[in-house]
Amino acid sequence: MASSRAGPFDALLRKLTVLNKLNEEEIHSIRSLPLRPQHFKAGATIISTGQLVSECCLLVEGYACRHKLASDGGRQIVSFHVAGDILDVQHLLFEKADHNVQTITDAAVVFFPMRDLRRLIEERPEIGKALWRDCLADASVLREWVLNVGRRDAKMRIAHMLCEFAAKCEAAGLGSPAHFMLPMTQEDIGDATGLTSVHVNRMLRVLTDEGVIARTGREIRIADWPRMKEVADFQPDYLHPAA
Amino acid sequence: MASSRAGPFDALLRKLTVLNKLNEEEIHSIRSLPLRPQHFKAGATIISTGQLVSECCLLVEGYACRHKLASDGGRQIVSFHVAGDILDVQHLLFEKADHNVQTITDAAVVFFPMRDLRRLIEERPEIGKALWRDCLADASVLREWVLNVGRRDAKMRIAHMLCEFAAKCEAAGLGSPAHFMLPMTQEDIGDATGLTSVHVNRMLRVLTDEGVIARTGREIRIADWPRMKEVADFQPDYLHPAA
DNA sequence: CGTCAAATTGACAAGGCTCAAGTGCCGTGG
DNA sequence: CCACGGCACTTGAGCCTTGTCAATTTGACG
Repeated sequence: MASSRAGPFDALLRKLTVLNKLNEEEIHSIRSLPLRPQHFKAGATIISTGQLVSECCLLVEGYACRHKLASDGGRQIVSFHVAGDILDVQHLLFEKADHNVQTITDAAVVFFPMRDLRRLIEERPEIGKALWRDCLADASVLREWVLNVGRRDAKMRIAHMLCEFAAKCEAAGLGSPAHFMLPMTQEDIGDATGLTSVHVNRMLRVLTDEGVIARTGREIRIADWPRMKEVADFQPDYLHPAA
Repeated sequence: MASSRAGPFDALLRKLTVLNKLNEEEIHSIRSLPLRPQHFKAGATIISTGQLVSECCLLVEGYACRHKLASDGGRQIVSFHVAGDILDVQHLLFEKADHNVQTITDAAVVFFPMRDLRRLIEERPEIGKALWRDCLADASVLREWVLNVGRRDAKMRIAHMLCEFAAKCEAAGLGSPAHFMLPMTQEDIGDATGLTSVHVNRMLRVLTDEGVIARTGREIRIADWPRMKEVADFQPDYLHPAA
């Protein structure tokens, strides 16, 4: 990585440069974006459906998720996010938010004007390409998410969600796949998997009793990774590395 | 539209130009792409998971879907496609397919080298922008799909799927929202909504008995559109017009 | 007219939901 | 330092939506 001074863009740049070779100049131009840092409490809504968005939001610390609400108030989480994730690339090209973005823990984000990002992309197409790839990886994860919710039973769904989250945390340097922190409640897990929190609890118990995972509070240890992969039907190819 | 001669790119261009103003030159450069037409029988697989893809595939006539398979063989359809849809933009930036693309009816497609498309995008950023927007709209539809499968009951799911498909057909000029052709089997509908074909049948019967829809063979008439929207919890904002 | 895939219907089983009660943990205030 | 309150977690009992299995009908097509 270029300049060694720690900054809000470090995690993002680490991710973008995994698959896209960005040169010093490109990296520097990203680091030079004017930004506005902001803190959010756990459970705060950063972006809500219908909102007009003119700033781009990058998660610097903490955890967040995107979700949509059904008419009966049911919440469906469609993705989890960790430090380094851009929370709303889609607003580069769409004015209006079509879903909500909410923090899971206390979180630090930086906003920068979408206008500046658009200009940057025009001047440096490689950056656009890196971001586009990020969007495509996002869509790939969404497709797997549909499969998970639509075609797997409760135990598999939860196991799969845990595997994916473990992989995401590891890629972001937030833990090893064998041992990481789950920031979300069992209610959140239910909203992500299309189950109730009660049933999530029962399935976590089953996974624990079977010795596939071990839990202490919200710390998760995947005790038997090969069996976990099998229980979860987890084939990480869909997580195109840059995701 | 520029040249009035009917061609394989007409439907795509109609879609892309809804929100992106492409000039004559840009439109011409798309029309000039070297292409290889091909026909597929109903149920044929066009792209399968793991395959290395070097050509871009545009659906010219007929219907198709994308799907993923679970370890137990269960199939989850993640999107339906009509004439004018590009079936694999993601391979612009990813080599390997992470899902399957299959025809639903007999279909006509054209392939053109991904290399040419990449060059075109570099030369004419507006085209890249239009395609990027298309990807983002795709992701938005996927998020709604997750919500549909994860948080709505069987009747709503099916009603929602029908509304979305009606909107897609109308946008592609393939019918009015009140009256259109369903190309897929009830098994396909089940695979798209995370239900069994048996239960899809039951729910279609309920919707019919309630007078919300009317069916003759695979023709669907939405008899009571306001009620249908309500039953389906259908708010079409997520279908960003260019989709 | 025969064949085959899709649609339809019924009976029964089961996975997951609802409702309800109780437990544990942690931050706050006295 | 302890008591309290709130939220998340845990567990049980019974119900309901959806799945499974199986038989039958319909429709398209050769």
